[in-house]
Amino acid sequence: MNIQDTLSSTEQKVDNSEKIKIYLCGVTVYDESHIGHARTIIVFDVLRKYLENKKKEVELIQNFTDVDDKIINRANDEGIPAHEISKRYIENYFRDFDQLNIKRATNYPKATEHIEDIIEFIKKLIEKGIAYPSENGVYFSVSKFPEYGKLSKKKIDELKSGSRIQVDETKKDPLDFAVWKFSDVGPTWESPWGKGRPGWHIECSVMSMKYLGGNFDIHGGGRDLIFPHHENEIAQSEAHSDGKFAKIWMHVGMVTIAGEKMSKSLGNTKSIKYVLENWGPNIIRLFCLSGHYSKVLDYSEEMLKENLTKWRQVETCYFELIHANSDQQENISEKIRNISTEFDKSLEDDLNTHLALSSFFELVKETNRLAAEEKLGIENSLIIKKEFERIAQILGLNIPEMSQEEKQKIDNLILNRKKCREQKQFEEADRIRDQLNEMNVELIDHKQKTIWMKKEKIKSEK
RNA sequence: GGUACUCUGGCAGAACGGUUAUGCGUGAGCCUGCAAAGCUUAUACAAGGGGGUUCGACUCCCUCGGGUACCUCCA
Repeated sequence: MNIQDTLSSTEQKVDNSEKIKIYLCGVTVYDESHIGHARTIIVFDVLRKYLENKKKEVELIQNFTDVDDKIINRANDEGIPAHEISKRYIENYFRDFDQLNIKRATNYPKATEHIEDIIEFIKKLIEKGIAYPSENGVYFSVSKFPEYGKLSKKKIDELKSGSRIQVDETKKDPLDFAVWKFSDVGPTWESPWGKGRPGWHIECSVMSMKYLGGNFDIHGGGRDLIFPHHENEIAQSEAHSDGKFAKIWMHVGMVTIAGEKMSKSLGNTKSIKYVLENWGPNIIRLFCLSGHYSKVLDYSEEMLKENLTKWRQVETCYFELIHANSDQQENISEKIRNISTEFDKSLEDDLNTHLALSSFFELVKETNRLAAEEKLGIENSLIIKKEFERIAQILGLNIPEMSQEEKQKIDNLILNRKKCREQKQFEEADRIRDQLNEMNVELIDHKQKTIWMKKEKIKSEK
């Protein structure tokens, strides 16, 4: 499998070893997660599930930044301790992402639980003369790391001249960034240099190396993290270990809304909670996977609606498969094998989910065609269903299970309706159909039989 | 200003040096008691502008222009 690497600007082969180690920069837990966060995490979820489908063991580490000025500000606004803010939003995070059918990461380390490791890490940087304590904190000396700027393709000189940040006189160089900030208020920890809290970037260097070691396979996150976050991580980590930090840097494009980046500061976010309520997890996933992960994705209700149409086709396909009982068989196995190969090929090539989805819809269409022509036999349906389930699993699409009682009830109602129709009691037949519709059950009348599908309830429909 | 990404039909969106996917939408038809869903089929002057390389470019190069992101809050 190849992934575009931001650092080398080339496609790189994902290591073929048995175990793939991935570090994904998670969220700062100070507010509700939005669709932008969802996209990044869905992309990595698909990457992971694909690799696992290929029998790779994946170790996925995703951090929570749980100490940060934003968290502290919010805590001050609400008059409660900072850890209560982070606790609340970590809970909300799992509420949202479990619903989005994201497989839980191997571990979700938190900055506040790794203060000792962070201090040790900083100690070594100071010993090596790469970091230095100053009046307001401990700083990383950018000039000591000649390769600084290699990820974001920035020249140190240009950064200096273009620098619009306030110059902190206590720093040796305006580009130097804090690895430890002195503070007396908010959550603080003792350190050899003074009371305070870690800088933002240091936690990812420390935790990724702690859990994955040096030179792990993929380090990822949103595009907006390239600079300064990932640039600084590389500097700290490689200065610390003298070895290569991550093999591949994978960055997911921004979600925009009306052409503008979705972000808290612009106040144009759509929270996952809100979108889930209105569209449900499957449509969100289809939407987030509808373009290449590296490109910008523009959020709009129209696009979600388009994906609703697609999702209904997927549901139809699934229910046709489980109700298949025709005698006629068309030889389908080669076609399905080709679809399967194409699907994998698309993902192998820099996780091209859009092309992969095209293959999936080919399978859906083929199934629905056979069903429409009353040619979907049990044997074929089993072949197709196996592939359908494999693909759905990788993409994280999920058709909710139903209870036996509910199925029984539906079957009985359909039987009654059939009798009514045979006796041309259409009013009664339509009443039963309406009753089923209220249960989100839609009937599909074929020539020989009627099948049903249980549709996911989508609030925004109609 | 610097850097990166980007500009494909009404919309979304891929691949590819020669045939320009796919989906949505739209039209027609099939099926139906009527619907719905589905299927079949049709539909599109498609490549920001201008140069160049080439027998041939949407695909490579140059140039001009538009958009977005980042340039110490950010997924």
